Amino acid sequence: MGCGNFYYVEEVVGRIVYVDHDPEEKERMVVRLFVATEDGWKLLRDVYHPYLFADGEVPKLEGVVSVEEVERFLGLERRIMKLVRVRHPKYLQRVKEALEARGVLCYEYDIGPEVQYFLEKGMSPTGTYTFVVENGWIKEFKEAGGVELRRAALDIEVYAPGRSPDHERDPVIMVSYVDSDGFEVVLTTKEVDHSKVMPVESEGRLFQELTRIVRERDPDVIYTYNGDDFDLPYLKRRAEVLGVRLPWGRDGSEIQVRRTAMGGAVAIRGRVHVDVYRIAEYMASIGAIATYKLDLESVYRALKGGEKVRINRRKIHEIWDSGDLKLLVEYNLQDAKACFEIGEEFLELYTEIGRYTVSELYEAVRMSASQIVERKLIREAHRRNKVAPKRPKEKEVLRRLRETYVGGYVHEPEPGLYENIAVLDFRSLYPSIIITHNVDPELVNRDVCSEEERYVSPAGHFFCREPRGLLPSTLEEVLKERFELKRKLKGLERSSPEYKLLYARQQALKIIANASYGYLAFPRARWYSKECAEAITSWARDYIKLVMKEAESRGLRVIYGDTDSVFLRYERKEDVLDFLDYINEKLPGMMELELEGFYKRGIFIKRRKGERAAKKKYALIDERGNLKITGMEYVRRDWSEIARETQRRVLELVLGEGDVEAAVKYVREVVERLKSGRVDVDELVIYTEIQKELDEYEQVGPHVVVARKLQRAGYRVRPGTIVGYVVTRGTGSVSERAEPVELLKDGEYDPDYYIEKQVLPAVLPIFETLGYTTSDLVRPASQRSLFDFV
DNA sequence: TCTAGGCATTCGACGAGAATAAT
DNA sequence: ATTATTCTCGTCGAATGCCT
Repeated sequence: MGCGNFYYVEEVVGRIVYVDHDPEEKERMVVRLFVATEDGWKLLRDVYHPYLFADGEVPKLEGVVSVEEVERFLGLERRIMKLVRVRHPKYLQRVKEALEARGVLCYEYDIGPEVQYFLEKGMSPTGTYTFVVENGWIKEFKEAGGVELRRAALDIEVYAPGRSPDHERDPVIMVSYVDSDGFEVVLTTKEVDHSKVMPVESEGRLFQELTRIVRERDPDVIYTYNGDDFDLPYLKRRAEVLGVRLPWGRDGSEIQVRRTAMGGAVAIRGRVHVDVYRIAEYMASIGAIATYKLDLESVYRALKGGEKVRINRRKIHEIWDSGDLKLLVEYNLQDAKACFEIGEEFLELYTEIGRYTVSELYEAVRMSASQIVERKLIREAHRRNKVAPKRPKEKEVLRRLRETYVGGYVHEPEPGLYENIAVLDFRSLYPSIIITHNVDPELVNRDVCSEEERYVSPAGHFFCREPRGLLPSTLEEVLKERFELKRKLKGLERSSPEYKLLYARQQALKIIANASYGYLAFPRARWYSKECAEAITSWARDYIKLVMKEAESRGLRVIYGDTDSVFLRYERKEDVLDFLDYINEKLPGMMELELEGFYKRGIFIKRRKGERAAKKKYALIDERGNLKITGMEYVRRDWSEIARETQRRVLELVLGEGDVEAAVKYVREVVERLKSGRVDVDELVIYTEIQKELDEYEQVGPHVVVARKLQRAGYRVRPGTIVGYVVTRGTGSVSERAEPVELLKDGEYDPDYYIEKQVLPAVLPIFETLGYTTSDLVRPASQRSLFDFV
């Protein structure tokens, strides 16, 4: 160590955790990298000149440090542009405005100065590098590995009797903190006999102790569950009320409550705040977590299968006042641990998403699907000497919003029960079409080749075979890399670190590939093209119809199909496998049909109205007896548990045992149980999301009435809030009789509503599909019953 | 402000016509 | 007997949440 010297050069092996530019530096951009090291962390600095591209002459302007002539592609056009660099990011907007006022179009001024830094350095914002550092300034870097992040999770409890917590009056009574070194503590303002509890004499002390722990334990990553929207903003506001500070940042700064496009986000300088709820939300939306309830319990159960201590969140104040405090401590601690475990499940995935999309971990966990695709495309454009197109202006967004086009083809099934069903689907259908037909926003309908060298879509739009477009070439690399990774995974031990890394990597690539089609039709996209989206779906409809036609002509009856799948009735499995070989031989390029599975039996139910079968509603059972229910009430959260559970049981009996009698009997029992009033309200709650501001509703449905009641009672209801209600007895509309669970008095439900509008609508279409009529089921027991028919 | 379109379903809003009440 | 009000029924569209 050159401690005595003026200069000192060192090598730092560090994993990038947090990036910004020094807020103290007003006239130059000093990039700050907070990197985690083997035994702590370091702050590294680098001077950078952010840039924009100008398509024209550039006069002398304040803040500009250099103007360089460069060759770039704008779409297909080769252009000589000016690469304009500025001293500090604050000049980017000013220079852009000054130039555009002179009629010079500018590009890439809004992709973020830190993103530009990483793009130009070829560095990943989530990567690990060996940095050669001179007095804290980065001189060189090269790829490295092996640095573990220190992770922690925390969860708070607030005393808020019968209302949403109000930071002016409701104190924080408990906080759990756990970390990757096995440290666990529960801070609370009451004495509790529990090994992990550290009692503190006041709420103010609790905040100070928590701050001390964060600073001493010094985690790189802090997981919370909904910390963006609740825990951390609440801690901050509450700390202000109490007059204490929360200097959790590694530069001594307070936690930062930021406004973003998607509501609030909370940053802690030098660390990564990972709001695990955001991850859960995203993973649920792409089907990677099988739950629609996004509370910590449900997500934990769906992911880990484990149960935790359960208490009613609304009753926390009661337990605090006069209940089992040990239970509350255990609950709070388990929440923090569950949050930690869920976060751990996805940390590597987001590190990889960050790598592919030039995003820090903090950003990566908060990015929408469109942002993920766009960042990936910006990166690939940069690699190909292409300039990213501008973002659309508001007026253009509105115009795009009005453009519509036709989507996937859905084959109407014949209602009924089927045996021996094979489900086949296209592997990554839309991405495959993009690659196979060179579908690209910059190429669509561009006359740069002879007519013979074009792919013409059924919708009429065409794409030249050459040159390869940005989107198709990017996606081709993405899919090829993914297949390669999946191949490597087969030879690895599932529990090995390498397996986990490669698995996360292929998952990240899958997410990027799957989001690419939707991005094209997203009105705010830089690479927007409704024509491309339309061409893709038109090809997709042709391909799936071709598969159906070919299957039929080879004696495999088509039962159903949706967008990229076909359901075939088969006699022998080999026939299906032979068909797969045959069709894949015919399919061009990357297109490939795969076997999803064989099913023993399946039911396609009638619609509530009319004789025809519903689309997107069916149930299958495989050879091992696993029931797969799709689109039916069972999978919908806006149906009560009693209706959903009854439907599941009926399907199980019908498909699994083939026992319709037992199913009818079961429904009768449920109806009787409802009539007797013995049903627990938990089974009756209907959950509905409030999707807009309460005063914006044209139609005031039950969930809106319930939301208003909650609001009057002191609960916070915003777009995104999920309200739960029970329909009670009485007169008037359903809305008038709907009571929020929070305000419900015991036993006051309307059995008739639950029988006629919940349980029976969920099961009658099943029986009707099997040939029974409604009256067979609902007529009184004294008359002839369903059994007489069987 | 959260990639796309396709689909089933429920419930409230609303209007027409019937039933009932008021004059 | 006429008119005003309430009730009933059917249609339509808003709203939600699913599927791929």
